[in-house]
Amino acid sequence: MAAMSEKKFPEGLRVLAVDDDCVCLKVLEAILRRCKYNPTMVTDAKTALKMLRAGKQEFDLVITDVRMPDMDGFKLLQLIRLEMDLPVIMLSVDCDKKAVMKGITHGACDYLLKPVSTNDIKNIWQHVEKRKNLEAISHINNNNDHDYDIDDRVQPGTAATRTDSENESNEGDGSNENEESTHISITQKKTRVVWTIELQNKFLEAINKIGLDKVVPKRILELMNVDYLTRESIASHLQKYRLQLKKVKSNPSGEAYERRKSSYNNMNNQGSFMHNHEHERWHMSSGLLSPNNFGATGHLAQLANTHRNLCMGSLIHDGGMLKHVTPQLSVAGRFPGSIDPPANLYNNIASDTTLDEFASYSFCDSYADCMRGKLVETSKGKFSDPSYKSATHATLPGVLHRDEIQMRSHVNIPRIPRATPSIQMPLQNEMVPPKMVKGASNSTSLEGFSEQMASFNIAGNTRSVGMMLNENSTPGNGRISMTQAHMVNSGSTISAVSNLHAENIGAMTHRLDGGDTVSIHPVQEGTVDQYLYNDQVNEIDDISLDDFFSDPLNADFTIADDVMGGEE
DNA sequence: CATCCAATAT
DNA sequence: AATATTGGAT
Repeated sequence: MAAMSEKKFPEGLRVLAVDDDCVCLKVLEAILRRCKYNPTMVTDAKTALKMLRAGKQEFDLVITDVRMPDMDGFKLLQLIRLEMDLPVIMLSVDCDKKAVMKGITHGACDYLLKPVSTNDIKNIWQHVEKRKNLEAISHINNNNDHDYDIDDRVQPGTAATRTDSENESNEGDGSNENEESTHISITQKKTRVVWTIELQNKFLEAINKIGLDKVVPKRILELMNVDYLTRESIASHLQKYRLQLKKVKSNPSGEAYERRKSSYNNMNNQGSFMHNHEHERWHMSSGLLSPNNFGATGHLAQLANTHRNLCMGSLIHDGGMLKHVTPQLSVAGRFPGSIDPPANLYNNIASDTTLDEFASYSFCDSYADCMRGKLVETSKGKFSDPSYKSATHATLPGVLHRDEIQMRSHVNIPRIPRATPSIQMPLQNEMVPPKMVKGASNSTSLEGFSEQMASFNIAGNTRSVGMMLNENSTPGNGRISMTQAHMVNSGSTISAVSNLHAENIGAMTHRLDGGDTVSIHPVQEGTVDQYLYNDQVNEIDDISLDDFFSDPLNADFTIADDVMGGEE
């Protein structure tokens, strides 16, 4: 054991020690030096803070006494946590539970009791290492690049493990009976496995190879060959996967909102382009074309065997178009993957991609989505007002109100070309979602969107093809903003269904991550159940994007006669 | 508060 | 290994 630590011991770690008691400080310094650290001693917190802020000397670790005049250890800890990323160890004679708890809650990585022993100090380097490793882990979870020294990774719990037998600090201290150790370690939480796109793909691949009937966690683990995964985490994931399968199978054509709600699709799932036991009927993820549908290249993933899964967003809202208001859509969608989709994916779509590679099962149930997409499509890079970029919040001082943003976006809002006069889609209230601003919060908020639509006649003769495109993504916590997931309505509106009877149908609003808030809004008269007509809608066949982009209006959609009623 | 989801318990 | 429950999180 000693040999092990010897080998790994990082000599000369720069330690800043703070204590108003000079004697204690001297002792501490001696111990630190003996343990081959590189200590700097300071007698008050303010000076310490100054030094840290000045940044002339860099430190790896801070040890601070708790009780100090002027500024105490907790305050110092708080400020350090706030301003810099340094492990802080608290030092105190106070073994009171409250005090220790305070240390913990304030984010100390260790709480040592005075008098400190060599043994306590000997091991404090672990906190520096631990931090490094945590960074590495999160990096791994968020990165495609696996070139790390993963062997070095601290397994949960190990870092803080310490046996009582090696605790020398109790020597000659009989009064210490209530403490097993003067060393109270604050263990790091176990890092959760993030099922990234890559992981999920590997997972599905493994299932494919083994076969759904024979698959067991252990085998998956072997096949996946990802060192930091455990059999347990795979088992857990498999459990979820199976549950999901069950759901889908029991209700293969089930209410779309039910399916939409299902999180498995919504997960990092690349279901859309892997095999998919779950899509016996649908052939591809019935889930969102969430930004999750990026392949490893960051492009839209290639869908395997997907036919007829194009969904016409615009179909959903027949006459009596809802005035669709989605206030405070604060969480737009998840992008749990590690990959940053290309900033401008729109330009990266291979021209030979066929349209139905864009699953557009959801998102398009709001006509506004289509419109927004259209806007984005046409307005890319055309915002000339710089203030626009930083404006996300109406209430931020000095920032434009969102209405102003709308006014100032120098975009000509395109009209949807229409074939029949019965269709009217004014876009008065449509707006391009404000760009998100990097903030303290890790979720992107998108302030009150208001969408106002006009009605249009579903039995009309226009066409619409929607697809989802992505602009960019938010690395980090895995949420994306509305800005990034747009329904792009590239032209016209197809009314594949004629003579629909509008009946007690609701329209849906939902969080883009398919989260918890799917709801059915009662709508005035005259809406159509999209899902009733899914199959018909889905009869639309492949459309080459070449055609589409070159001449969206006249792109040729092949639609089964029975659907179109012979009328194309 | 409901729901999700990986971890953990059974 | 399969399934149920928990606990942290949104």
